[in-house]
Amino acid sequence: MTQEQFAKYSFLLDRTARKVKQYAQQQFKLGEFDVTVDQWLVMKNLSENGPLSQTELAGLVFKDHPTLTRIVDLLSKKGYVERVPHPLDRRSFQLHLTEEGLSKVSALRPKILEIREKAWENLNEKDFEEFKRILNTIYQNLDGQVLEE
Amino acid sequence: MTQEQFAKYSFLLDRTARKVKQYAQQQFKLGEFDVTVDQWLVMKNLSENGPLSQTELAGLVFKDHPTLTRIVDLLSKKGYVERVPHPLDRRSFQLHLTEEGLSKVSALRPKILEIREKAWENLNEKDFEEFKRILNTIYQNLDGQVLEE
DNA sequence: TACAAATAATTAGTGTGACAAATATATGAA
DNA sequence: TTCATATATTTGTCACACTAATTATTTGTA
Repeated sequence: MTQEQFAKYSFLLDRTARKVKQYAQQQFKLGEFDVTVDQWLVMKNLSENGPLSQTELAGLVFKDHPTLTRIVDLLSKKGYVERVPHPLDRRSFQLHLTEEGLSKVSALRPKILEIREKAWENLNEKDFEEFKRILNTIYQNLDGQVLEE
Repeated sequence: MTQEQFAKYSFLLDRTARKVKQYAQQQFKLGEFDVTVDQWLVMKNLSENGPLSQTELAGLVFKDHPTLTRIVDLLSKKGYVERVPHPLDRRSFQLHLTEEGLSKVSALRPKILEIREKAWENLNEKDFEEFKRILNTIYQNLDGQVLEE
């Protein structure tokens, strides 16, 4: 394995990740979902684990704080998410989905699961395991931290 | 394999790709390379395949035209790349590295190859093959086009 | 108690990614 | 030759990523 190869794999990884996101975003647009792929990720996590502070949520979706602030701003403008002052810590908010946000999640979830499926055609169970293992190895090589299942 | 799993893999792919880019960018900054990861990709391709039109270069680095225009703008401001009018087609440019750009590439290439290596520790030859195959399968699933080796 | 250090969130600035539309030029068919 | 169509590049807009700096508040320690 030459060093040149490593650079090629980095390129391939980047290109594929962008393709997956781009495809999903196109389908989101076709379906008039009214949210972006990243906004969806935030709403989905809130629906499953909320209410959460922004710091907690940023950790879950692996986004930095400025990015999350802006995503929450957008979702808040759209009326899907609300910032509620934390009762004990005035620096912090509890984020939760509004009624509208909840019904949005219910409506979109099955459609999005279906969209996500497309990328993984022509791959089998063993491929997924390998893929997950390799991705996690790469992540840990650069992060030094342990990942949960 | 449940649909939920596909969504998780999509997330994992995105997160890992961002980590790889983030790590490289941090090292670029530490080393005061004076270019971003994407700018480097453009310069590297120009040094290996140039001179090229923007359309040709965009295809090689898998970026859309507006993005490439802006990257070339920045590299041009930094004095690493020059737009030379195409002798036969006045719509088009031939891009080439300047003297400064060439020496930049020579200076950075070995350092960057070393940085790129880090992500792939703890993986073996067979892993790379699998990884490449799976990434290409995903790409083709969403693109419908055939990829070259 | 007082005050330095830590934490939660935001703002600002730059770069990149996607998409649509605009501009300039080239090409091919009537 | 002319004109519709295609091609190369740019511009504009919105969203996301990363860094650094800022604001407001809390916590730990002298």
